[in-house]
Amino acid sequence: MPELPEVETVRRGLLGLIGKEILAVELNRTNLRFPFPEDMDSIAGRKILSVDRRAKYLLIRLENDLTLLSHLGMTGRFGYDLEGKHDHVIIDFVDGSRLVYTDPRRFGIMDLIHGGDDHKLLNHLGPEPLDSGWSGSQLYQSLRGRNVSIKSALLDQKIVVGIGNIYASEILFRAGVSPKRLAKNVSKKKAEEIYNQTQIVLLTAIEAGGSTLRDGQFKQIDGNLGYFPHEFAAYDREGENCVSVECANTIKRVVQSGRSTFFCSHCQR
DNA sequence: ATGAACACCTGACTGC
DNA sequence: TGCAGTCAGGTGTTCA
Ligand SMILES: [Zn+2]
Repeated sequence: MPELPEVETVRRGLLGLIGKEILAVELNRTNLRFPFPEDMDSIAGRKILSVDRRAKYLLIRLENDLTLLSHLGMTGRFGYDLEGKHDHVIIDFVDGSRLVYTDPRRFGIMDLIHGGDDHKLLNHLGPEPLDSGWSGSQLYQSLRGRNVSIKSALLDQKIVVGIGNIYASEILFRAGVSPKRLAKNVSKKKAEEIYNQTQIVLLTAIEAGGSTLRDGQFKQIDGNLGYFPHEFAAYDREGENCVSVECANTIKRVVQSGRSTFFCSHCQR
């Protein structure tokens, strides 16, 4: 679930841990999606200096050039309280507080980076959608010649990072572009509109604290929910009325590359 | 090189 | 109640 707005929301929550010194780390199993690093214990004795985000990855900066890299997968979350059998990592702080990583499906990742940001998983990522370096014309260039649907292209983290299955549907609805349109057939003008709506959707979702779906899996660090689902125009609205006042259609669901896409065939061309 | 399918794993929900 | 089938925020790997 965690797409850019959710990960960014978690990042902002983790900023409250800056200055805390790690006492110990408890691993309740040997791996998540990949094995934990052998030297995970080496985070003990270090203070948290800052918390950054790259794509859907969290980068927890520790003293002496060590970075704790974390990806939440589909169901990963950080919290202060023990939740139960899916608590896989517990970080205890010297001040007596703790941080718990819970992840039922275990698609998450935790690893250490020594020195800079040189990590296999970070090295081939595309541009950040909210950075000034990205633009509608750059998106247009990335889409040229691509024989995939625009929906699949927005999910491709080499084209742009951070957009996942929820926000891809929301962005395309607001941009008025059919998710089935081939990327190579998106006009310059429409690419600009997709860029504009990407900014609006992601920033609005961050302000809302992300999206907590009906299963309630995603929570902010402090346990609060993410309220962006109130703004959903397309995602998970199959059969419901299109939000456009001039439109009598209902939202349809199709499967693209194995993933659900929600859209209005009248409003999106 | 590109794009689709598969794999990883648990839990919630639906229909019989 | 139980059981089989479907679906879920992601992404590295495999296959055509
Ligand atoms: Zn419509």
